Formats: sequence, C-alpha cells, structure tokens
Amino acid sequence: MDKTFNAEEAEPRIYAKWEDEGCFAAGANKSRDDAFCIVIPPPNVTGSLHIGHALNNTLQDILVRWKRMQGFDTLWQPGTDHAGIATQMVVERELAETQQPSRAAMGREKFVERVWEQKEKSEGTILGQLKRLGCSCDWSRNEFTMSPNLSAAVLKVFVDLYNQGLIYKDKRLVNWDPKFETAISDLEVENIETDGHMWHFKYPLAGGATYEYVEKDEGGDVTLLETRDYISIATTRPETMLGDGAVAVHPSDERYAPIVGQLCEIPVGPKEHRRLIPIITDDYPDPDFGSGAVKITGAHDFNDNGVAQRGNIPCYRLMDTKGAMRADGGPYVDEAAKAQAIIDGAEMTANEIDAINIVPDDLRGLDRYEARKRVIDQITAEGLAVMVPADHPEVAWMKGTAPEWNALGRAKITPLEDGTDGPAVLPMVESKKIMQPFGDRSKVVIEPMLTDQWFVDAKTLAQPALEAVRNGTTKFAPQNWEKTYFNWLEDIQPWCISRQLWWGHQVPVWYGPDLITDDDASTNADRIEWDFKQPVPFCATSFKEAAADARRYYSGYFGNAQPKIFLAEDQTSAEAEHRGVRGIALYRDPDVLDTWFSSALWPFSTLGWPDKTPELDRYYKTDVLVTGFDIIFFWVARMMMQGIHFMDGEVPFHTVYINSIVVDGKGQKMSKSKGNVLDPLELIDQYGADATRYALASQEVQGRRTLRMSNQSVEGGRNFGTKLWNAARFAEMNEAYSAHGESVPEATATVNKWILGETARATAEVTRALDEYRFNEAATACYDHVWKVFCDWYVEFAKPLLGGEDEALKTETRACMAWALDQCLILLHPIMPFVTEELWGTLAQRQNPLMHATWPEFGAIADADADAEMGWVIKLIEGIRSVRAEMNVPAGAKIDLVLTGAGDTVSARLDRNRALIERLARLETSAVADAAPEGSVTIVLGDCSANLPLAGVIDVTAEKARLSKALAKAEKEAGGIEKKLGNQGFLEKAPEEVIEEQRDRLSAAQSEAARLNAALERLAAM
RNA sequence: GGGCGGUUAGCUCAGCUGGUAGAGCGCUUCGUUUACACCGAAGAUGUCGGGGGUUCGAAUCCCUCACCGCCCACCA
Repeated sequence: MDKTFNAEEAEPRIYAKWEDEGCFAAGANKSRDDAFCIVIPPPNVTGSLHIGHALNNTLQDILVRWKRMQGFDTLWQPGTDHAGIATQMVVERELAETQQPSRAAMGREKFVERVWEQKEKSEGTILGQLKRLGCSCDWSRNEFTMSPNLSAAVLKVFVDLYNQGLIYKDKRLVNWDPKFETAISDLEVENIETDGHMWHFKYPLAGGATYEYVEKDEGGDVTLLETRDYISIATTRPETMLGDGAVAVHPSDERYAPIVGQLCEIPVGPKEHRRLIPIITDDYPDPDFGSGAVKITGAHDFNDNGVAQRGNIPCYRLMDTKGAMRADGGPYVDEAAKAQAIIDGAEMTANEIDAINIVPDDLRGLDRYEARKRVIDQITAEGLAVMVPADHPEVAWMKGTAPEWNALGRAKITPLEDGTDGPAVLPMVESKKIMQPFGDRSKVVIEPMLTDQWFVDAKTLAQPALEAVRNGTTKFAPQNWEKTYFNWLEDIQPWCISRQLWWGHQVPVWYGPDLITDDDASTNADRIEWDFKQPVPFCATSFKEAAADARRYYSGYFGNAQPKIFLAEDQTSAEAEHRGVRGIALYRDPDVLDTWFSSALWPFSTLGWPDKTPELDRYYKTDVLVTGFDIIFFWVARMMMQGIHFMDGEVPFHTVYINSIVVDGKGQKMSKSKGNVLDPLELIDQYGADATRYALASQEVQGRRTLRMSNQSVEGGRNFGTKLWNAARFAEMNEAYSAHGESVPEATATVNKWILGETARATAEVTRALDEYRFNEAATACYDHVWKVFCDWYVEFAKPLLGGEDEALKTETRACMAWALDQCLILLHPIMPFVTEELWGTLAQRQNPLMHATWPEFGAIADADADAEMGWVIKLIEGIRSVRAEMNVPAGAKIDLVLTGAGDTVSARLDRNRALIERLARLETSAVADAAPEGSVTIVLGDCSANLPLAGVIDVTAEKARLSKALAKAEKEAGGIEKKLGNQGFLEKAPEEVIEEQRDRLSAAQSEAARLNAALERLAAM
C-alpha cells in the first residue's frame, strides 16, 4: 500500500465500478420492505454547480448511502431543472457576447433549439460534477423538467387546475421586468433600499377654484392659513403622473375637506388637453406623510391600484414592455375632445387627435427615467413645483450635490423679497431612501404593469399545505423554519404563473375567435362576424383536444356543417386564416409557465405521475427533502401545495431539512463578481471528494445559517482520510485483516473487549446523529472514534500484542483489529465513500462493495469493567508522559514505575496491561510496592499513586511547583464541591444521582489532594 | 415596522432536554519508538457580548440592551 490514498486516480475508478455494478439503482441492497426516497433539488441547467450544491448533495448522499446500508429500498431520484428565465438569460447573454443573432432575430423555434443545446451542455457538466462528488443517484431515472413525461404532467396539472377553477386568466397589476419583457412573481422581486427623491408638485384646482388651507398643531392652534388654488402632492415617480386617475386624501384630513369631490388638473402635457381628475377620500393616505395627498396611478403602483379598485378609478397603462413611455400614446383620455373629433371628422387632423392620447407627443417612446426628467422640468418651468427656502432643512437638493439632471438650473428660482442673490428658494426635492423593486435575475427596476396573466389560486391550495405542517405531517428541521413557512402561506397572494418567455412549458390554452352572429348566420357562414377582442380559450393537454372542444363550441354557428379547425401560429395569422376559409383558426397562448410551476410537481412527476407507476406507489411520499432556506417559498411550499392536491392529500415528504448557505472564509456570501467562489471541482481535484465531503459535513450544524468554507477545512478532511488510510496500512502490515463475517469477534483481552465496546458506542452515536440530521455530530463522532480512539490508542495498544509471543492473543487481536477497522470503514462510508470503499476492497476479498455492506446495530457489547480498566490505563500513561515532558526526561530514556496504594484491582490492571503500559509510557519496569522509592515524582490517580523514581534527573523545585499547582487545583475543586454539598437547598432539591456524583467527585478530589500532600512532604524531606 | 439567526480560546466554530467549558486550525516545547510529518507526545490561552431575573445550581431557561447578519413588509 502507498503512504497516502491517491484520490485523483481512485475516485473515478471506484465510482465507475459502482455505476457498472448497478449499485445506485433503486432498491439496490434492499433487505427490508420499507422504502427511503429523496428527490434531488434539480439544479438549473444554467451552468455548473457551486459549493452550495456540493453541500446540499453531500448531505443527501450521506443520508441515502446510510439508509441503503440499513437495507431500505432506497431511491435517490436525480434530475435537472430547465430554469426558464435564468437559462434563457444565459443563452441570450452568450449570443450577445459571441456576436450571434439575437433572440428576436433567430425567432422562437431556432432560439428554443439553441437553449436545448445549452441544456445538454450544462446537464452534462452538472451530472459529471455530481458523480465526481460521489453522489449515488439512480442515474437510469435521471429526469428533466421539460422531458416529455414531465411536460405531460405539467399540462395535466394545468388543465386540471383550470377545470377546477384554480387557474384563471386575469387582468391584474403584476411585477413586470422591462429587461426580459415578462411578468414575474412577487418572489422574484427583490426590494432594495436605494437613494431616491421625492418631489412635491401642485395640481391646480379646476377652473381656478380656491379654498382656505389650514394647518393646525397638536393643540389645535392654527399654524398656517393661506388661500390655495391647488392641492400639493408628493411623489417619487413623476413620470407616472400622466396615468393618474385621482388624488386621494384621508377622510379625516380636515385640510382638504373643502375640496374633496372637486376636480384638479394633472400639470403635464399640452395645456389644452390636460386631464382633470377627482379629489377623493380613501383610508390609504397617511395625513402625516408628505402633504397628506396622494396621486393615484392605478396602473403603475400596487397601493394606488388598491385605491383605484375601491374607488372605481380608471387605470391607464403608460408604458410598453420595455418600460418606455408608450409610443402609441395610449388610449384617448379626453373623451369630450375625442367625441368632438369623431363628430367633426375632417375638422381634426390625425395628428391632432393623436395629441390628446394619454402620453403627450414629446414623451412618447422615452425611457421612463428620461420621461421623469422631462416631466419634472416642465412642471418646474411652469412654476408648479412646490418651492421652499434654500436653507429648508428637508431640502437636500443643493448646488453641486444634486443629481446631474436636477443641477442644470432648470428650476425657476424666484428671487427673495429681500433682494439677496442666489437661489433662495428651490423646488422641494427630498432626498430619501426608498425601497425599490428589482428583478432578481435582471437586476433592473421592476415596473408594476396592468396586463393579462395566468394565475393560480394559491390561497385555496395553501390551506392543506399549512395544515400538514401545523399538524406535524411534514416537519422542518430545524423547526424554526416552520414559522417562516406559515407567515408566507398565511398571507399568500395569487401566483402569477405566465411568463412572456420562450423557454419553458407553453401554456396549454388555445384561443378561438369571438363569433357574433345574426339570425341567419346559422345557415350562412358568410354572415358570421368574428374578432379576437375577447378570444375564447380552450384549455386542453393537446391541440387535438382543444380543437375537439372548439369544434363543439363553434358547431352551433355553422348549422349542420362541422367547422374545420386550423392551428394558426399566432393571433395575427389566425385572423388572416379566417379570411375566405370556412372554418375556425385557433392559436396557442404564446406564454410559458413559471419554472417553479413544474418544479412544484417534482416529487411525483419524476416518479411517473400521472401514470400509476410502481415507483410512484413505492416511493411517494418521499422521505426527506434537503434544501436551502432561500427556496422555502419558491419550491418547498409549492411542492406541498401541488403534492397534497394531486396525490390524494398525501404530502410529498415527511421532513424538510434546511441546510446552511456556504459562505467564504471571511463570512462573505460567495459571488462571481466578488471573485470569492470556491469551485467544488477544484477542491475535489486538489484534495479529493472525500475530503471535500468531510469538510462540508463536519461543519453542517443544524440550525446555523451559514457555513464558512475554506481550503483549510478541506485540508483537515484530507488529513483525516490519510490517517484512516495509514491505520489500515498498519493493519495490513500486521495481517490484521480478513473477510470476517458480520459477527462480533470473541475477545478475552481487556484491550480487545474495550475496542469492541468503543466501536459499538461510536456506531450508536453516528446512527443517532444521522437520525436527527446532525451531520456535524456524525462527522465528529467518526473523527473522534477513528483518530482518537482507534488510531491514538487501540493501534498503539495493539503493537506490543501483535509483536508479542502469545499467539492466541495475537490472533485475537488481529481479528479484533480487523473487525474494528471494518466498522470504522462502514461508519465513515456515508461521509467518505471513496477511501473507505478502496480500503474495504484492498484489505480483503469481499462479495459486496462497502456501499452495500450492512449498517450495524449492536446490542450491549460494551464491557463496563474493560472501559474502566482502559480508562485507567490511558490516564496512567498520559500522566507519565506528562511528567516526563515536564521533567525533561529524554524521550529515549526508559524509567521505572512504582504504584503505591494499589489494591487488588489496580494490581490486576497493571498485570493485565503491563506490556501496553510499559511500551507507551516508555518504562523499563513497572511494579506495585508499599512505599514510594526515594526521590520519586508522584502522579495521583484516584486511589493510587504512580511513582517514578527520577532521583538523577529530578528538579526538586520544579517538581514542588508542579505538585503544588496540582494540589491547588484539587483543593479548589474540593472546596467548590464542599460548598455545594454544604448548601441545604442543593441537598434538598437536586436529584439524588447528581448529589451522589458530587460526593464521589469530592472524595476523589480529597484523596487526590491528600496524595499530593504526601508527595510534597516526601519531597520536602529530600 | 415584523420575524429569524449570531455574539464561547488568537482564528473558525461545537456545546441537544440547566449539574466538572470542548474541537479543528494556529502557537510553544520535545520527538523519526515496526501505520501515518497530511504524523506523534506534552503544553499555554476563556469575567461563555452587557445588565437584570428564575433556580440549590445558568454558556444553556426568561426579560432587557448593544452590535453583526439574513428574510419579509404597500408609506406616496
């Protein structure tokens, strides 16, 4: 055997062997009837896996390997996610970077083909990475969210929910991403605090009306009284003023009571076509904020939309899909002018009619931010900005510090009455931190937009999902995440599932025309009128079915003739198809579904649903979901909703284990832009998969949010592997190997009895830790047992025995060591599968690979006497070593040991373990005597003293100091315990065993102190 | 504004249901004795964030404050 494990060579070889032998297949190594199933959180096919994936998959693999060894019918279901928007973004970026035709230039079909190429490439990378990591997924079942089977499941779910009324189309305000030109869900919006401004503008009252504006302080005294011909509003988004439908004030706000119900003018655009909007009351405005009056822009603000809904205020969409002001000007808003124009016909030119559309000519096509500047400029130039003194504390706008577009001096500055120079009054612009919504992928500011979208009635689906966690059917580990889950589900909003993208599952809805017939139409198809203003939806899992539905629907219009149903590419071609054809053209909804819609089905779609497959029957519900907290809402909650709904109320998993987020050595979130990402493949290349896995597992603490990952921790993992490797090397050199059965060997020597017990203890500990998903504890238990117990002590103890004369003892020790080592390999295998498998195969010829070995369950094989005896031996050796080091006894020098105060037990212990003790403590002789030899150094060990005659080397002063220190410690301890035992309250209230323990400790401390005192006295006599 | 984590040895962190403060790394001193220098032996280092409380007893339970971090939230 080499001195170290060659991970680079061995790991791929071992993995290939496992794979070739079908070790990962569902049910492999099954020895019991119950199943254990984990579905992988499918990685996005956007690129490669990061260290967070490495953690997530290591934890899953640990559980899966462990359960498989326990004999469960185990399946780890692998797969990847098409990740709609993210993948489309990756491909679009790549097209741009390589100067290839853009998405639009390619067209939908070509582009989607191109994304499939990306999928193939990325999937290959990802699966390769998972294999390098050692993941024991059943690759024969590898899935993809857009595979034919899973797509069928998606369509069925959509159609079923549609038919149940749980999916519907609605015109609602949604989060619109102007970069990707699609709607996104609430969850895909990140609210980030940014520097913003709030402008204060005057909306003049219609017809020059005036009112007395009165402000009062808390005591009711008037602090301001003036006649106003306007209402002052504050806004952070002046460009949306054009879409205002009203100005709202709080019903209790006395300042504006006189003008509620009146009209005011939006001060933007050509004066002759400015819109008048009503001043209304609503509970939404906060009288203490701003001016207390809020402009209501129902189509571009969620709060305003609420007000608009309540007050029946019109909503005007101002922008196009890119967030630019509508080039078409939008709808007519001046109904009177429009009517006049129609009546007048030729009296008004097309341009003139155009001029009264909602977006004025000079703003059309402008980006929303450019439009904002123009609007501000226009209002300010007109003198309708609220002006304040330049030294007003709330005015942050100052020369040289304002945003560039505001610093151009566009504001009309009214000179001060005292005649001083300079801008004494300024437009009121408050600098303000505002929460701005950004697209989580696009990183651009999200625009609330009024559009037609598909929604899932999440509220209905959420109720059973809530109940399942409330009643413990599904549990979170750690449990505190349940609160997060509840908070979100309890206040869940309709889920917008349609995306205006190309990569994804296309909405299974086909639209037909809205037919209007007159009396004769049923016999004369030529007289049917149609349009697509209100298209008729046909929701079905295929065009064929949709066409059948359509045929039924439209047949009434065609008399006895069955209308022919055509599939058109889009609405435009559908309209074209109709001309001159005796039939109906349908076109499919071009939108695709939110990627999480298909991910939500993952636990059952991957098992074959909607077919009733044996796998579905066998493995659903699955057992544990291992995932990060960042997708509890996106994914976990939605799997719960869909799983319960479609699987007869059965939850998708009984446990959700929330793993940590991996951060760098400084605690910073890893990101490509920071350049602090740890590539799992690089770590594996450098240190091996086992080392990487160990580092991750040993630092995964349940309930902790972050896991700091560094090369140093992986080094530790590698060192541990090497340690194990060398222990095995020692065993091999000493022929302490053989393919034993699984039965525990017979032991007669205390040291062998002891290691059997230690092994059983470690096994129980690792099993318990894994049962509780305490990965760090499992890893640490393995580490301590392998390194500190097996290597540091047992191997050392075994050396004199294996090199001794007693053949029977030799044989027994070999057997025990071989067995104990095998158990180490078994225990460690889930965490470090490669090195353990390699050793398993190297040490002996075996029928099964280690990964199919049986996870042991030992009864009471620990021997209390052996434990006590070896504990004593270890303490003795440590004590001697410690003294030797302190007394500077040369390492090579062999000294003598004389035990005093030893009873039969201690004498017997010494006799039984003399070889080990003498060797490890480097003793010449060891014996029991009545009195300590002259000039001895004394170590107190409970009831007896270990005396080392070091007359030649002893430094009396140093030894006195050492003993005094030990004495002080013992006396301090004794004192503390005495105090405790003298406390009446303690004696009365503490449990008996605790009191007993304290008494034992006291007597031990007292006896130790006595022996130390005796040793000091002897020393004083020298 | 609400919620959730964290604050323990120089560094990174364990410490589960209250009962003798631990590990890894780093540091110091030894050391090549039939596995291992990716090693072995021996060491040093802690008012367990501050303040209160409950208790016979608190790193651990409760309250409160401070700081760091995350998540959710509609103040124009």
